Amino acid sequence: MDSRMSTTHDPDAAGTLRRINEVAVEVGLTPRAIRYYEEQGLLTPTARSAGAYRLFDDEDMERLRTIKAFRDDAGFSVAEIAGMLADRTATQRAKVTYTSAASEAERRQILTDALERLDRQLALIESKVQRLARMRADISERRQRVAARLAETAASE
Amino acid sequence: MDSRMSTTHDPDAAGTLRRINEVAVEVGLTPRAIRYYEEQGLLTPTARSAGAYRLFDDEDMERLRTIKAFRDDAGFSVAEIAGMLADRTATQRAKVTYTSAASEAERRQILTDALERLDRQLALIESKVQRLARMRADISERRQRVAARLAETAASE
DNA sequence: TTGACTATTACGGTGCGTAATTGTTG
DNA sequence: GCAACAATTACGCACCGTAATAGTCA
Repeated sequence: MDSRMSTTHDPDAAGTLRRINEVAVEVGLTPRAIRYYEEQGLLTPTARSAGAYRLFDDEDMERLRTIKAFRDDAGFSVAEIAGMLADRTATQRAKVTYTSAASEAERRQILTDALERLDRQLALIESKVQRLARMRADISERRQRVAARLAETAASE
Repeated sequence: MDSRMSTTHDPDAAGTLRRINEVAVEVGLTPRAIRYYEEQGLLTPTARSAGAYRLFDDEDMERLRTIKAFRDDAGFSVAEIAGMLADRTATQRAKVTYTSAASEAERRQILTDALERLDRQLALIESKVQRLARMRADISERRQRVAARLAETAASE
């Protein structure tokens, strides 16, 4: 059915393999952070060169961008991000094993769990957006008051 | 010179003076965090009891709520928050010294600087809201796809 | 071969959590 | 005088930054 399912993970057909510094610059993380995330099990670089250089493919980059978003934007801890990514990995597995011997009930369970977690993630992000919007309003109000006082002071000169 | 002119800072007339645990519960921080913020110069509790218990007034509580918002919602570091609060303190001082001998030019400078910093804060928060909204959209899209796959799987049973 | 890049190891700093100990308050 | 709370001190953990040292790649 879906023929181009896991082409990006084929060691031969993998598009471009990048080294850690190039990846870091492009994604907006430091090499140190990337190594740390690997150490914590958040990702496993696609390959290593003969001299043990880490090599990343496009899928790895996407994963790193996701990690960065969860960290910088949502402010989640590495442990929490690990949970999110494990989730993603699980649904991915459900997709990959679509034609395998995995039971249908099992796949449904995986997808149902994923749905629940995505809903919880959405709820968390939603409340964060709300609080940030509130902060923005508060600061904006403060700005208005300061501006007013400045206008007053400037006028009375 | 630096007299405590604000009414809420008058040791006698200060509304209710609370102890650290009550403050922590009400604001949503831990006593440990509050002590740490004091150690870092983010606030100075209004008073101490005879036995050296920290005592907080309403102004302190507001300051702590601001700290929490900057920390949890905006994700700023303690050093950055210190800058924001110093800013706030400066404009406050400009207000307090409104009738003092401080030169008009000086007050205008303080207010102008505050305005600039508030604008920078707003820009930071704005971009954060944008990125979070983008994340929400991405996850929502993922959710849609998973739901679709689930419906398919359930139907083909 | 050389210069730029990388791996590994390890120590440092922030932002607290978590006792442990001792003193304070009602 | 007792239970509940607080102060101080100190060690520990997460999340990396920053060398330092040694090996790799074009």
